[in-house]
Amino acid sequence: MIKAITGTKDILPSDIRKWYHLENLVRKVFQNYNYKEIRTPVFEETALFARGIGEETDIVSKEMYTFKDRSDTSVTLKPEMTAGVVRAFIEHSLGEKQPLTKVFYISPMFRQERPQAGRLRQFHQFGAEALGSSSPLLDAEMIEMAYEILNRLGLNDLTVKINSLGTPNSREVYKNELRKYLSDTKDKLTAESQIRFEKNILRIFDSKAEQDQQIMNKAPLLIDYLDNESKNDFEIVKNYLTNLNIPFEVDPKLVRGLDYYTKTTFEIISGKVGSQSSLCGGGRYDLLVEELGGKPTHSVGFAAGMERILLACENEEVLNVPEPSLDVYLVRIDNDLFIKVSEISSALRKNDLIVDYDYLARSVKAQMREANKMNARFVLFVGGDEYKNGALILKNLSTGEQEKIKSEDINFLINRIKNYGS
RNA sequence: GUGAGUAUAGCUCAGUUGGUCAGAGCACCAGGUUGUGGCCCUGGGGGCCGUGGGUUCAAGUCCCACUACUCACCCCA
Repeated sequence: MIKAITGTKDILPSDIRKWYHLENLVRKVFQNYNYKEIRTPVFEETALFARGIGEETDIVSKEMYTFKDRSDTSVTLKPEMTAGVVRAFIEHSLGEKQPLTKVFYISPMFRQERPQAGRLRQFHQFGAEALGSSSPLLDAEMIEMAYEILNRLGLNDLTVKINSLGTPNSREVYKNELRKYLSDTKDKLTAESQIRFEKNILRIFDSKAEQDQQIMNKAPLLIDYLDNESKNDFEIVKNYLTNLNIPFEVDPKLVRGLDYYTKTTFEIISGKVGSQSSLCGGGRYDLLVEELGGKPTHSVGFAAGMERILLACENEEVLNVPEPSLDVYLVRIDNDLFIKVSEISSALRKNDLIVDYDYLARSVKAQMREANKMNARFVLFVGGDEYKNGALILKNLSTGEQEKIKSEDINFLINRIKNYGS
């Protein structure tokens, strides 16, 4: 038997309502903030991600689905959305058409990691990007939108963590301080952290290893080395959040794993999804557009993991999306009336009713069971003596009441079904 | 890439120290008088017990390998 690729999941009809619910909410909230949807290809030239995300990052160095296409071009399934959005932004000169570009997306992403709870190889993210402004109001707006969506889903066990990585200049100053601090104790770090010491020293803060944490607990913090501009912006973000009653924690050790972040970074954690607890993350990336060949463009954005969010909803038992019920189930009493049944169904369906019937020539009893199982509001009997006398029987399944309706009077039938109880 | 756990019907699981062990519940299908559901009753279909080796007179039941899944590390959404 051929099975789905490791780390991929089928979203079955029984689960699809949850996805609709989440996607609809996402579109609605983003539209409230006047973000327009953007859709970029699922694959791009490999170089885009290598340059955009950073060669040394784990994503680029060991997690991408990269392959040569038939014309020998190296392409990669997108592991995140920002690089693609920035590419499209530059390619279509969106920045020339208006000073600020606000876009959102909902899309599958691909990373070849070992699957576990809340982590898949094909997974889905929604997110937003605002390109063209350094205003910290937009940083805060990102957090607000993410929080709003999670909140409207009914999630409670949430923690918003924010930090500032400062401008590149202030970060360099700080990195030197950190190197000084670690110069003596470096040997006591785990092997992995010693590699990070060379490649991306800030990431040592991410380590969960006891020995690393002990050392890093006393390390100087980036937040104490911020330049005035970063410090001011960070204050504005905090004030904005406080003013809107969005609870947050400043986490000076919050370091994002993608190279392009500057200044504000944030993450929203759920306490209900196991070890992959980060539902969404993002931050400012003021240098990325220029890095990818565009004009210098201050930008900020975030991405959220949809599987993780749905997992959190399940574990908090907050997402109850009812299956839509059938308006009418047609029960065929005489088996030679298939054509008639399909004709009536067609007329009802054209009038925006949800209609189904039995295709398997089953007994009336079986058809009734089916109607009941599908939670149909009405059953319409087609056949028998009544039909010979020009009538159909409409039965209300919750009350059991039945009434005769003239076969010709389809409009009356439609009105009865649509207006019942109103 | 590393570690641990699991692998029996569509689903959730029982299967005792290896010897009627191929089962239950749910789901599915059909009946319960000739044209009407939800409850109930009766019956039925469906599994080479993840795959491949091995030990044994005998293996879902023990051993090994492989594969898949799950969780964790790692990483991140």
